[in-house]
Amino acid sequence: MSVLNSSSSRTLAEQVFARLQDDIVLGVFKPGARLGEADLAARYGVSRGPLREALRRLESRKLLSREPHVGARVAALSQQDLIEIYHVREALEGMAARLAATCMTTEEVAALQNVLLAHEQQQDLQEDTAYYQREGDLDFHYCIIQGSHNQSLIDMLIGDLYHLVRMYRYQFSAVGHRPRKALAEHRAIVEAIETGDADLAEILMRRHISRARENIESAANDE
Amino acid sequence: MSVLNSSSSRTLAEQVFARLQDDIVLGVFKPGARLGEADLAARYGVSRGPLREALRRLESRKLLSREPHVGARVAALSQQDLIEIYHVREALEGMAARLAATCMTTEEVAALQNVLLAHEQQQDLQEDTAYYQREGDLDFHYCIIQGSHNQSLIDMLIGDLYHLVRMYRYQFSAVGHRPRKALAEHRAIVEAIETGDADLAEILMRRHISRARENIESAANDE
DNA sequence: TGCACCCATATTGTCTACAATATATTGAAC
DNA sequence: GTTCAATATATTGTAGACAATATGGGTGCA
Repeated sequence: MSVLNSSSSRTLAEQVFARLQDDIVLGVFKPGARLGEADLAARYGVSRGPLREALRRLESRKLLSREPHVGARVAALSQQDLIEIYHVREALEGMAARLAATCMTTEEVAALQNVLLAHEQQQDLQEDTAYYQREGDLDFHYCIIQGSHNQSLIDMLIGDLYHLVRMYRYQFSAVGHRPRKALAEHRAIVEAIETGDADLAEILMRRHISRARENIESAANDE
Repeated sequence: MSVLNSSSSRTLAEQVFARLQDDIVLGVFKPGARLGEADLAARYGVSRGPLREALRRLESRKLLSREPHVGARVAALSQQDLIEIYHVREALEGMAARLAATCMTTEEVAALQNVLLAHEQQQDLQEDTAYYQREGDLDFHYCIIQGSHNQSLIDMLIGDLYHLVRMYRYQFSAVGHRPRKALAEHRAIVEAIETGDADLAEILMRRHISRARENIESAANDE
């Protein structure tokens, strides 16, 4: 599992936050579904206090929306919302690749290459494709983001956007319609990073994400 | 006032959130200062419930940090933190300028030009420089961000980073050490946007913010 | 004198109860 | 039969009390 999820956190609020986030991302609660505080509190065996804290945190991550005196609903992402997010990702991950090309340690570069290698082998085997395209692709981006060594950037991408993208992938069962091309782009990005070519790394990462966005846009136009 | 601050929001939590945010940004509470829940609750005349909700929201905005069973402290930004934030701003506002060049309405462009005009006149008068350089510069960026018509981008920049930058400016009494150059850069950006030149708008905005960051970096090296 | 451990205190985390608001239902009037 | 309004219900917002944990001071020992 690439995402940490220590089930016995220090406070109840944190545990409920982690569990509810998983339930939302994995689709246990459908998009737009109403999230009553009493029901959720009973479900997770806690009082409404910690639960409300979890709701507030998930709201700031855009995984759900709340309205005063009305309640919370699971976020229902439209294609348009997703396109907006990909514009943000293009900007932020482009910068992450730029910084990674300069700041990444040799150990981090090695780890990144291992991720890429595992992904390529998986590609050959062609089995369990859905899972690995889902999480494997995210692991690749995860490594580069961490490699930026910029905590604000890391928090924004991994703390917020990452989970939104995960939720989308599960909700729409989208696994990327161009796995082979994406993999080639990944390799080119890694090469630019290990060369230390910051400009190229940024350009390639932006192009990579931009193409994924165009993919979504064309899919939206089909309907 | 460029920032909305409806003092009579619907819930107490929102009111406390707005008031506490102002107190932190404006420096009523010093960086690193401890924020006891009981004290704050008494100060704002509410119970600990709404107060904790406000604390949680401010934590997600990075205006304060919390530790379980220990409490909350006002965020103490280091120069390094600020440099990181400027890298994020460079990426996001560059993208905002790109999108604004394509999406901005004629009304929005006119409003942007008015902001610039007011700023230039203010520059000539040379009075109350601190205030206008603080808020005026932010208004300029504010307009362009809004002009991107990308809600995710707007939320990230205005909802989160905007307030961090404001806090920094008040805490360090920093007003930009190159007002005349910055103004020229602003004009060039506006011209690119009204021309609809997305590539140029992004490049100029990134360069503009990058220079501000270099300013900070050199200031950090002086000490 | 310095360090380690223990206990007292204060603060945060959590729970329960109550108040305020929005929604759903029911009834009456047109 | 439809629409509007008033009321009833359910849900969220808020407050206060209790439990759990961290910090600071004091004491005992090396």
